[in-house]
Amino acid sequence: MDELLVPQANTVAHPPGRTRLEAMEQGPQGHRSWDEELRSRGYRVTPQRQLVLEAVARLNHATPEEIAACVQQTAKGVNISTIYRTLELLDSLGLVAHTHLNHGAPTYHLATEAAHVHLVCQNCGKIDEASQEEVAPLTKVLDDQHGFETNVAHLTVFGLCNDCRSKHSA
Amino acid sequence: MDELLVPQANTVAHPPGRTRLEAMEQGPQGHRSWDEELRSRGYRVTPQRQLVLEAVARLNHATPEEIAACVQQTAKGVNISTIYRTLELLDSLGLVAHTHLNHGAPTYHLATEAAHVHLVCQNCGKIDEASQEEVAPLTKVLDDQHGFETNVAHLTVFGLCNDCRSKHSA
DNA sequence: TTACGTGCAAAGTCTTTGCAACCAT
DNA sequence: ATGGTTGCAAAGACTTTGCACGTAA
Repeated sequence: MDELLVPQANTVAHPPGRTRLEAMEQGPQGHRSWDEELRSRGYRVTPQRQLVLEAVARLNHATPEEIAACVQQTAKGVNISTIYRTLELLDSLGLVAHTHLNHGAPTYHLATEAAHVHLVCQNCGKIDEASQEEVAPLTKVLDDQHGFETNVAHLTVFGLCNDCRSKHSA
Repeated sequence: MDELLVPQANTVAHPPGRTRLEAMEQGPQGHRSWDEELRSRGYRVTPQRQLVLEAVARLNHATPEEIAACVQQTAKGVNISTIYRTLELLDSLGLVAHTHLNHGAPTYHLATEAAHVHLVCQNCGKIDEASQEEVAPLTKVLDDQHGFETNVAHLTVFGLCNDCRSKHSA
């Protein structure tokens, strides 16, 4: 892995300040840190995987390409196919989650974040979030009327954000 | 258009029985039929466009490829790029609408259908629908709390359908 | 040491575009 | 007739895969 321009230790040095990733050290799946989660399932902990996880944590709602760009700022040799493979792995492990927004490119975010709903503005593309509680009335209706169990984490609502709404009426 | 195996008249003959498309004859945009809608905006009425519209009406929630397969059963010479171009046109005219379901492939349906929400089962892929009224509580909350104007027609909810839910607990 | 993970390049899938021929009006 | 439409083929965007080398454990 000659191309990696980061320290060759088990874990890459963190930038100063507390990152979202560090906040994960206590782990999402109960209380395992992300690297223990990998190792305990027989996967290896690599700088690439850490960098991808950090990028997901830092960018929030980023596409694979955006994540690649972010990772490559630190380690420019990381290949895009590694990004895809890593995202798939982290997703299957429940460390990250993804949703399909507008275009078709999925966006990834940390699974530790509270389940939330994405509000995508179809005019400016801005992404807002709503809490799980706010959509409780919806999930209840769907349960009662259709016996449907909503996956809140995957819920995306399209429409017009506050700003674009005002401009529109103007 | 040698490849078209359908009558070369302005409109392709309808199969016996009342189709969803025929029900559109009175038109969605007030009271124009779909072909008047096209002509009045300077677009031409072609057999391809009719076939695509019929396929969308018949399949409901079909991907471009599925629509192409359906169209090609009748007229095997219709090219996939024509399908894409036609869907884009019909979409921009408000004759059809699309939503992004699971994978990323958009699915199309007639815009005449009452605005509805798609309930996608992440286990079996089944697509159910909920009415606009059922999601009113959600849109109200998003409006009140975020000033967000929900586009109900584009709303898709992922989760587990009634059947898969039962099987899961078993 | 062992076999998992990565970089690289090539192939795949889905969609778009340029262009000449064609046809709806 | 005449300009919007289509089929075809090639190009694009995004993602996946095969393989040999490198590396975490």
